[in-house]
Amino acid sequence: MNTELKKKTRNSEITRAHILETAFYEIYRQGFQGISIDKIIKNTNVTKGAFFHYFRTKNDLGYAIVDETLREIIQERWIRPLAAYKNPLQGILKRFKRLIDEWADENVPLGCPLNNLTQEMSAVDPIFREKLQAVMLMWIEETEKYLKKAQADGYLKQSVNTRALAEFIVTTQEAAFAMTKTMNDRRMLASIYNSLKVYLESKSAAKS
Amino acid sequence: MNTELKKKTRNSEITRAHILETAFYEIYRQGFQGISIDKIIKNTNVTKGAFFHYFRTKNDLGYAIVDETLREIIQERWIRPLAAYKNPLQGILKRFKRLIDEWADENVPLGCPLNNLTQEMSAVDPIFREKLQAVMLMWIEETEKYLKKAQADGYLKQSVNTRALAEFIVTTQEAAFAMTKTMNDRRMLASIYNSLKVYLESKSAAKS
DNA sequence: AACATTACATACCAATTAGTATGTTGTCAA
DNA sequence: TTGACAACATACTAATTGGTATGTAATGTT
Repeated sequence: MNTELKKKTRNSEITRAHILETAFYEIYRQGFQGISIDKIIKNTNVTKGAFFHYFRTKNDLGYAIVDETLREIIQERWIRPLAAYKNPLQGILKRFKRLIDEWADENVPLGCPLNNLTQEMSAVDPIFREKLQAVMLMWIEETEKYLKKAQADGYLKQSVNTRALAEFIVTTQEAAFAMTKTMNDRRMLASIYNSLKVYLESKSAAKS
Repeated sequence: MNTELKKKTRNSEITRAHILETAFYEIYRQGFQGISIDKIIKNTNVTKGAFFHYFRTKNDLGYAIVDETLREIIQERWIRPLAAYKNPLQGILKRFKRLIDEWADENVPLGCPLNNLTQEMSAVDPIFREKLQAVMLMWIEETEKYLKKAQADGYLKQSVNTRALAEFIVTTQEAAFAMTKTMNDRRMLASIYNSLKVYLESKSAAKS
């Protein structure tokens, strides 16, 4: 009892989450192959013994970040907010726009963490590939669900292949951040957003 | 004289080019931070002394690959072929299609070398950033030149912002290979190509 | 209160890393 | 032909790497 208030000097959940969070930011900035366990434990104020108590290898840490951190980020940023919109097409565009507006200047040269890790690691390690692919697949499939809903509710032309459109939308969103990172210029975000908007409007049904 | 036929045991141009080529493929497969100089010289059959005779540091090797290898690849694959087409919009689509058709299966999980290196290194090292950005800028600007030509010749609607369209085209092309790599499925290429085709056709002027 | 177990801590290690120091040997111009 | 320099070759090094061996102390359970 009293699991919430008692101040423990040890708490496995918190320690593990703390390592994951720190490692996530390090990897986001330097890449997975660019960071070392020594750096992570230094920034976490956790000893090597503790680190290897939670993660058997450096790769295992990476896998956990994909399965937990990255998956959650995609869900939170791109999927769950769509539920609030009556017109999913509008929802997709509005959410994209908001993410752009709220994208911190310091993140402009850093890009999308999922894309970064994917481009770096999926060709290097098959387990990374599989896990990163699974996250991306989820993103596409969840997007398609909303496109189908849009079609059912008369917001999207019946002729549209929802899978292909979902792939194109997710690709464009990912690409927007990638190109913004490359050019180090946040105007790329607005430019690509507008192009996607025009494209989606050409696919939307007359209703509203 | 007789600089072509004499078989020299030493040839600085060839040796340097050989190192660059080998390193390019290693980096394409493992990433820049994932390779070591020892690996490169092993696969090149060049000694460490020779390597450091040509490149002062590992980073300098990377810079040379961006400035020379990657720049040339973009020129050869995406820019120069466009000169052969009367209608640049058609040229862009046809070239894209051909690259897709000829994209080797083994390259599907590897993606675009420019994008790989950019996503990995531009946040890590400012000189990488600057050089990679310059290559991408060239790609966009050269593409825009052809869009302007298309506009002048009546193939592209006058209302179109050529810079924004060039950015969108290059972004989509890069993104197509990135997503194909992520999903490890070459059908992504065709899917995204078709979306781009539809989009470009909506921007093309009536003339043919 | 005793105990087993989990959650850490410390010290170490072999391998790999980028880079250097110090050579030797082709090549070419004078 | 010789000398100067470029084009390599070999052996080394200090730092860093991921990971282990072996501890100790906090915690929940009986």
